[in-house]
Amino acid sequence: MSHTAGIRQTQKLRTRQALLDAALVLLEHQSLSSLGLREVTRAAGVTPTAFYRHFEDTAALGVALVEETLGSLHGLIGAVLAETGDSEERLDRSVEVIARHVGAQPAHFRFIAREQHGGVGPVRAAIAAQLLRFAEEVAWALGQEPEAAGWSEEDLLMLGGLYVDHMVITASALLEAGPAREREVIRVARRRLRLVTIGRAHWLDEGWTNGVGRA
Amino acid sequence: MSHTAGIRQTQKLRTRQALLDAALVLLEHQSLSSLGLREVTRAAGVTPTAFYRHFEDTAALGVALVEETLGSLHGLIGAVLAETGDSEERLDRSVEVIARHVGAQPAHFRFIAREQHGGVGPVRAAIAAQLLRFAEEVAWALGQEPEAAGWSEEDLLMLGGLYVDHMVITASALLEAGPAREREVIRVARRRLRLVTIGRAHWLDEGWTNGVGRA
DNA sequence: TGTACATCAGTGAACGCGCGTTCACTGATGTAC
DNA sequence: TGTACATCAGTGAACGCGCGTTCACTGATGTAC
Repeated sequence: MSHTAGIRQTQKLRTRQALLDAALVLLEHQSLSSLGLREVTRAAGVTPTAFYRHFEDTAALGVALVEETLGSLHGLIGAVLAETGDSEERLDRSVEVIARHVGAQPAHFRFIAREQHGGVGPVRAAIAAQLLRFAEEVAWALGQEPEAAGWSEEDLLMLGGLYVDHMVITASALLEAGPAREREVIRVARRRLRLVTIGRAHWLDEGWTNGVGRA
Repeated sequence: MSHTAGIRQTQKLRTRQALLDAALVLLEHQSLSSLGLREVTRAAGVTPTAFYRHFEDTAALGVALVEETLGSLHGLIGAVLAETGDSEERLDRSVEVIARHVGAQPAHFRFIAREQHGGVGPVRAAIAAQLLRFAEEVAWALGQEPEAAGWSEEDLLMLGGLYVDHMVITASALLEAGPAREREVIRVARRRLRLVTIGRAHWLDEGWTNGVGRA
């Protein structure tokens, strides 16, 4: 009658999480399309057949991992960009937020970077959908700023996408570099963001928005 | 005595190329780490054991594919950027050059996009090395332009890397979009490049190059 | 509260299959004289 | 040019192994009365 957990459901969720955690560890050194179902269950401490109680196949597990990694992040970058302070402060802070998240859950972000263009269609689609949502959220946050006056929806989304792609590249670069070269990577990432921000400040000066392709 | 081909060597190269071609086709729908040696030899029309006459394993074949895809492209983007014309013309042309190459050998570029962050270390390293060379070449080409006066080596390389990463993202987006949405992808790619170019034009106005981190 | 039955997460055995790698081989190509 | 031997790209059989998936099952949890 009550909808509290129930021992059975609690334990089922625990096993599901064990599968996700085990998979994530294994995926640090391989990609999803070569991840074996038996490999995952072995690492999670259950029999191979138990896997099917939770996921249809490893692709479905991958989609669940995408949700786990990116699902909780929505609004986060938007919130940073909506803070007070000048452009430079806000973008420095957004790079820090990325670096902190990547540092806190490196395996999750390695997975996203790896599978964004990986060999498993449904996972690629899930990542693309999440990143598009981020781009839209960033575009909306940017649209609230006074600097965005006169910007078209399309251009705000273009800019949002640019920031999101930059975030993913930065996350991937941080993971590839390791702790030793982290500062260097962050330094270059900040400069790239600054260049984009400067471009943004002078975008309307040039009249590009009324360029080729519009009647 | 003469170092002309020789029937044996010619045939060996032919088989090697058959293996590379077969692998590339198979890699359109999977990633390298799940590519089987037997799968490749079957598609190439040779026995599994013949594979070892050409590559130690599939990772080595992957490295050879990186070389085949990117090795011949050096100097190309640099040449486009070194052409006469204003900034807008040159960057429009560079986007066209990318789109043409991606359209001409889509499987090669899908492979690069997929394995750039993929699960096979040596292949990741080979791609990173090639892309760094491109970034350096672009940086050098940009450094030749009058607009580059006052730019540090470091900032030119940062900008070169930004252009190269953008190229890879654009190539990947073109492949994901398919012919139907190609024009749309190109349109957004051009706008992103314009934003970067505008940022570049005003970079020195802001004094970023003497910012935090330098004594 | 107690009992009798239903549910269902996880088990363990079994299957057929394709994998990567080894090995001794064949026969066309290359070379020395 | 002709012969005798060396090289080596590709063959084909064989191996042990781990894979994904099926199936009937067990026993703790949940539910109806």
